[in-house]
Amino acid sequence: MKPSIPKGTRDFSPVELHKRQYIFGIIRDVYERFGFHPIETPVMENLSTLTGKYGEEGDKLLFKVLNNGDFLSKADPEALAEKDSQALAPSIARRGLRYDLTVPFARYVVMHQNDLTFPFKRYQIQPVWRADRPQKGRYQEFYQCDADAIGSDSLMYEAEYIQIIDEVFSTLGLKVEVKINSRKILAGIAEVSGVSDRMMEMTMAVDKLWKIGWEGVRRELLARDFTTDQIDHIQRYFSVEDVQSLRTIFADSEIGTTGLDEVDEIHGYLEGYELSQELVVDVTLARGLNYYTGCIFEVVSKEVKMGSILGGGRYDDLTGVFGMAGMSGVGISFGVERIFDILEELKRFPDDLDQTLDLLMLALDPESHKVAFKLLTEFRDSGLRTDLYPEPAKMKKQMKYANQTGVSHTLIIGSEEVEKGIYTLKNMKTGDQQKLSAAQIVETLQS
RNA sequence: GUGGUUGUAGCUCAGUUGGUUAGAGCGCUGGAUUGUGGUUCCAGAGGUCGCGGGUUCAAAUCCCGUCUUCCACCCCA
Repeated sequence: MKPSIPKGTRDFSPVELHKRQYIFGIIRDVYERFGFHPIETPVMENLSTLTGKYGEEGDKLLFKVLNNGDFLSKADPEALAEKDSQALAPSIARRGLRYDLTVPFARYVVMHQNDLTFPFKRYQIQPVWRADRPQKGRYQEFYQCDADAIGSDSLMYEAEYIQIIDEVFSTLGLKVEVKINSRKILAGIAEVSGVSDRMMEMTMAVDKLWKIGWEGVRRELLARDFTTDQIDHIQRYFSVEDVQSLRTIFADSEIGTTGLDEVDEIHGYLEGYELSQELVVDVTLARGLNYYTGCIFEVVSKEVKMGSILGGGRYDDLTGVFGMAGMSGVGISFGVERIFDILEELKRFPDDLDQTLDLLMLALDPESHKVAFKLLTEFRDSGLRTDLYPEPAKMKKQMKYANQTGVSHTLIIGSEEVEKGIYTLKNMKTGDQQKLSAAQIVETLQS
């Protein structure tokens, strides 16, 4: 049979994985420096944990895991007879693959509430699965790098996330725009436009503004039966030059005013802190996930045209559905797959990422190979990343291997070298060679 | 989920109105060079033309189905 992998999934070669780990490493380091602790959760969750958390669209994109054993005999007979797949699913699949890391985290917090000390800051870097139709930069299996802080409603955390975002992208050498907004400001606009009860629909339409313009947004709102009067209000309020001019508009909107106050407070925390990236308040930023209730974040590249490369926000009651009320949390998630593509396109990966070996030893005859194998241990023990070609092959072949695996130095060991205990160290970049003892080699390569 | 697009050697791609033994470049293996890689020259290996079916004397080429790729929606990272 011909080997293949499921659509929307990928193999990662050493070259790709070194690059991915470079990104993960930077994010992990920053998370840990900001006091986040790692956790992992299972690939599978109970389907009941996942369904209903991502909206109707999200439910369709959940991967379901077929029950084991004689699952058909326990299937819902009515749904089976009607061939109603949607209705049949719960009775034949009680588990599903996680769709994101936030909902499993909420489940984790509720399950382990007695062992946790709040506020609890955790980070989690694991793959998630979505039965989406794949495209470039869009897969059925992809990684998320989440950090969430739960159990405090302090806006200090929001400010902290902005610092985290700033540090990660600056370390990666990328220019980005950090957009923030508040669901409360959106609620305020909905209120003063007389569409309080339809805020979700309004924000979903406005979220597309950058793509389809006001003409498109108006068309979409009209299609959703908003009145032209309401639409005029919405357009006017979302078009304000400065967020602060919403203050007067929000005179009678408590929630809108709160939103503005919160954004001000976040800026207050950041006063005197030098950000390397651009931070803007964008009132048209909405974000799809409907569990967000407060501040929301999004990051886009200023150099490459692509969708958002980070998302996040505050949710007041994520754990409520699992029976634990009053837990406010705030979190972000880096879109590593897209960040990878951007770094690749801009050629911003450091060029020594695949140099994971300091020294490759080349032996020229069986006797030298034995000596080399002993030396190998010595070099490894002294902390050098060292390897030995597994057989005393032709030097040309071994050199070629060294060249292709991207090792920085080779060590030539033949009868001459063994006799004197002085080996030939070759710098593969410059081609320079020098004769050194084992101790000198360690010293040279460690500097 | 809707509409479209793609698939030929390890990789990037040619392949005429359907016509004999399916090609190139790069890469790979070996040699020129028995202790020196990234340059050059020579030789060689490598293909069920995504998969299944159909039309035809004849299919990489036309038709249908299916899988996959990418694109626009939907939604999203």
